[in-house]
Order: sequence, then C-alpha cells, then structure tokens
Amino acid sequence: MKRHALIFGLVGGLLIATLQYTEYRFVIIEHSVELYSALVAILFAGFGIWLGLRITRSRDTIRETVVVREVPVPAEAPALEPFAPNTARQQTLGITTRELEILTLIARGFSNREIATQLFVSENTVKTHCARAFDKLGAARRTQAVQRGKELGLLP
Amino acid sequence: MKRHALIFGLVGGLLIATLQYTEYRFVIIEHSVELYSALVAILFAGFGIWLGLRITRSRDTIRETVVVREVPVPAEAPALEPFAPNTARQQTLGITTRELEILTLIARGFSNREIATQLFVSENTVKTHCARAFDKLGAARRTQAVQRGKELGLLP
DNA sequence: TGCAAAATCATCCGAAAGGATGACGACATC
DNA sequence: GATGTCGTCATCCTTTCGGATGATTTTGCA
Repeated sequence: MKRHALIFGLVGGLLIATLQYTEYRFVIIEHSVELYSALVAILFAGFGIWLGLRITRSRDTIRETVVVREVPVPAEAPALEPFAPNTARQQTLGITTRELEILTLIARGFSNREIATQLFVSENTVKTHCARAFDKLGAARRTQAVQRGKELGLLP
Repeated sequence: MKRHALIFGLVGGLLIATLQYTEYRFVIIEHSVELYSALVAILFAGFGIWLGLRITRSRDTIRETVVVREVPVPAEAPALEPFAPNTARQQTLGITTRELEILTLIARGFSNREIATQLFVSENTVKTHCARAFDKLGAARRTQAVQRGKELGLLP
C-alpha cells in the first residue's frame, strides 16, 4: 500500500511539472487555468476513486467470510428466500468468489465486455475467469455453464 | 450509483467556479497556477478516495455472504409442477412453437449445431429461428434470451 | 517473510454466434 | 387465386466466445 502513496506522489509531481512546462510553451491559450484545473481535477478524481476501490478491496474479502447465519427453513413461502448459494459445492469444485460473481452476470445475459465494464476489469480478465469457471463446471458454452450452475445450486 | 456521479459533477463544477472566482480576487500571488493545480489535485484525490470508499461500502452490504445453513425441513415437494408455459405471453410476443422449442434447447446449454442435429434441420435454420426469437424477446445474446424467457414465464 | 492461491492482463487463433437479406415450399384463410 | 404465416435453407459478413499459454501483481496464510 505504501507503493500506492509513492506512485500517487510521483504522478502528482509529474503532472504538475508537465502543466508548468506546457504553460511556458503555450501561454497563448486564454482560459488555460480553468482547463488545467479541470484536467487535473478529473485525473486526480479518477485516480482517487481507483485508490479508494483498491484500498477497500482487502476489507471486502475479510468481511465476507464472517457472517454465518443459521436459518431454519420455514416450510412455506418458497419464493421469498434470498437464495443461498451452495458454498459447499462451490468449495469442492474449487470455484472462486470472482468466478461465481462472473457466472451470475453471465446468467443475467451480459456479454463479456459488459461484465468487464461493470467490474472495472479488462475483457481479457473476464474471459480468463470464464474459461476457468467453465472448466470447473465441465461446460463448453456459457449457456451450459449457467445451466450447470443452476443445477448445482450455485446460481439462483 | 448515479447519484454519486451527479454529486461528483456538481462538486467539480462548483470547485472550479470557486477557483476561478478567487483568482479574480487575489491575482497577486505569483505561482498561483501551480498552487491551484496542487490544491485541486489534492482535493479531488481526496474526494475520489472518499467516493471510492462510499461506493464499495454499498457493495459491502451485498458482499456479506450470508451462509445459510439449511436446516432441512421437508415440508412439501415443490418440484411437482410440470411447468405451464405462458402461452398468452407467447401469443402476444408472436413467438412460434418452433422458436420456443429452440429457446428451451438453448436454455439447456446446447449449441446451434447440437440443436440442429436434435431437430433434424440445418444449422442455418436454427440460426434463423434464433434471430427471430431474439428479436421478439429484445435480446442480443442467447444468454439474455434465456433470462428474458424465464422472466416472462416462457421457460422453466 | 516467503510461498501458494487468486486476480489481473495480454496475445493468437479458431469456433461459435449473430445480423442482414433473399428465397422457396407447405398450409391456412379470405 | 391472392395473401399471410411458418418452417426451411442459404450466403456474406461482423462480432463474440472460447482455448491455450504466459506473465505480473495482490492477497492470504503458514
């Protein structure tokens, strides 16, 4: 995480230096200050968001494993259950959290590109997760993977 | 999530406006550009981090894996319904029998070629049916078509 | 601290899927 | 007999998927 701060500082200094330099080059532009401000703002806001996401990601995984709630099945109201993913089967199949996450998005009909956008990762990454999940499910197509996932209680 | 973006934009514009205004007030400062850049950078970086945190926090609540330990209460046999396809909706959408037939096979994870073999028709025919069904369902992909079909009660 | 698992990204290539369009025969209906 | 629907098949072209493989970075845990 220290590396993040370091990169942060470096990029910041570099950007400001660049700005300064370019201003000496092209002083002609009228409202350059506002433009620069906006540019810097956007860049650093994006960077900040990215950093924030990165920071909290480690928190996520920790928080995930804790909650174990015992719920007796109440013999009625079959449609109200929030769907309990079969974690046991997921474990035995070796399907990771990320893979299951992508599987559910596939089941909802999203393309790899759309999934990549939603999860803030590259399409290649999505494809990799797909391939591994398909392999573990013994599926050759995404439709088949969805079908298998539902059979195994991994997907709602 | 959209609210975040909106707030983001508003704050951004406000900040830039403020900067511009203040510059007209205190033009005396020498290296104001760099200072402003740095200020904006820091502010927006902070804001971005805050936003990132906020975003993931909402995600966290979803992320809490509620490990439901199912206490088996064999109340009823819910799987006895043979599934009645919603013919009314099928009618209104103009989906033909053949198209629905192929949709169910898609939902089971078969490829176009496999479907063609099972139905004793050519792969091109299957693709035509697919295209028409997708159009009627407003789907762009077969996974999406399956999802829509289940939503509409056309598929089990 | 160091290792193993997980997540990320990339490239190349072939297969599958999808869009657009045209055509033809069977059948029912008007 | 004209019209319309349905099922069938085709071609051309683009996009999307999937497989194989290698690499780097995080992260979790011993």
